[in-house]
Amino acid sequence: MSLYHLILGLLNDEKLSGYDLNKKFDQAARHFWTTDQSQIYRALHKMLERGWVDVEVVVQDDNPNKKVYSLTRDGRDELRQWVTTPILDDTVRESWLGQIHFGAVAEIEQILPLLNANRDEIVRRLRDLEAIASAVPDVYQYADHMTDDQVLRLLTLEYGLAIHRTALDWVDKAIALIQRRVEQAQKQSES
Amino acid sequence: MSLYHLILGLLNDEKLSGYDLNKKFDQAARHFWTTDQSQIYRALHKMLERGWVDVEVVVQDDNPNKKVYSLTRDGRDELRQWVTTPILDDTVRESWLGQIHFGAVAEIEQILPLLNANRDEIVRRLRDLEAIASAVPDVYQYADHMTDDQVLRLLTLEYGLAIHRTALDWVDKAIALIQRRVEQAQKQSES
DNA sequence: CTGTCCATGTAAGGCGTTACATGATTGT
DNA sequence: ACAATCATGTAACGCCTTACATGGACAG
Repeated sequence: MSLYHLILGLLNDEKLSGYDLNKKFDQAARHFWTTDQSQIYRALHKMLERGWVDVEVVVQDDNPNKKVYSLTRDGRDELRQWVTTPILDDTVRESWLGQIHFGAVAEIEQILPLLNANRDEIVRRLRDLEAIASAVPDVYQYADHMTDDQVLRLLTLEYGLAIHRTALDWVDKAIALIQRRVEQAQKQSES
Repeated sequence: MSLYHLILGLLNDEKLSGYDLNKKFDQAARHFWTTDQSQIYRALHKMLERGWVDVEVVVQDDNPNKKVYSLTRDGRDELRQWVTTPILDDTVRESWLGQIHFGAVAEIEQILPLLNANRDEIVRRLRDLEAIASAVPDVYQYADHMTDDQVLRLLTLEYGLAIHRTALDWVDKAIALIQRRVEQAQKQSES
């Protein structure tokens, strides 16, 4: 299970509550993992059982008390083991591609909204990644002045950037191609 | 649920048994969806209940009898509806990227096997896609001589090709960068 | 005679999503 | 007044994976 290990990864940087972890996933890990509150809470309970984390209740005056989790030695060992074990996962789940693949069951012009919705989503994600990237140095140029940790994290960011730029390029070409076909079909039906 | 609709898509091309569908997914749909036998059988039962498909038992002499499924009118309507409804899915699940992100908890040279395993997987998938692409005309050049169905299916293939070429490019750069760091660290420890 | 192909399924258990529940504090 | 933020969780339901069960035909 990857969620458990990604939580271990985040807890290795700093102690966090379930609530904090949920935000961290949204901020620092959203280019490789998405999850939600209820899943995180249940995962933390199980990780406690397994002895991967410790809890500490922090009493607060202004806000509800919180349970702050930190790694145990076992948790750190488990994390180290996980990051060095290649994951052989060949599952693919891109249903929107399936929609396009079978798109001809509908009228071709009805595929354009689909492609456009997808383009919007790609652009949104790309903008997010570019916002992060604009605040940090270029890993390919300045890696020599960085720690291993910085280099690895920036590389995952570069992956996201490269993939989304390629996806944007593809969707633009696809939209242009389909639009041209729709227009040609209209001209033919007019003449 | 996308699996149901992808099954509808495959059944729209031709009548198939559960066994056949399993093979089809592996052959014709593996660049956008992966699944397995038991899931397909259960999906077909539910799709029968919903009236999206019909069954017909085909008695065979040499082999076990098979149940051949075909689309009903409702099934075709459902499929048509599905392909034109944009799926807003922002879930991301790339645990191998997470491993690299947190890779510095281990020694940097232990990340290389991870990157190499990933490179192998990307190359394997790219070879598969290229094998299919080599047998068909270039969609960007010859779209005018193709049906809508052909164009859409080839576009999904082009997407896979573009993404995997970008991924390969990235992983090669990442391996080169990490390898350089490992070598520099060794030189420093020698001197 | 061992393994693969044909062909159908069930069972168990874990993962993931959505909705619900509570309740104080702070900002508009 | 209303919504958002802080903070923890439970319940229900469905999806997905893995393993198991059956049994004939055919190839090496």
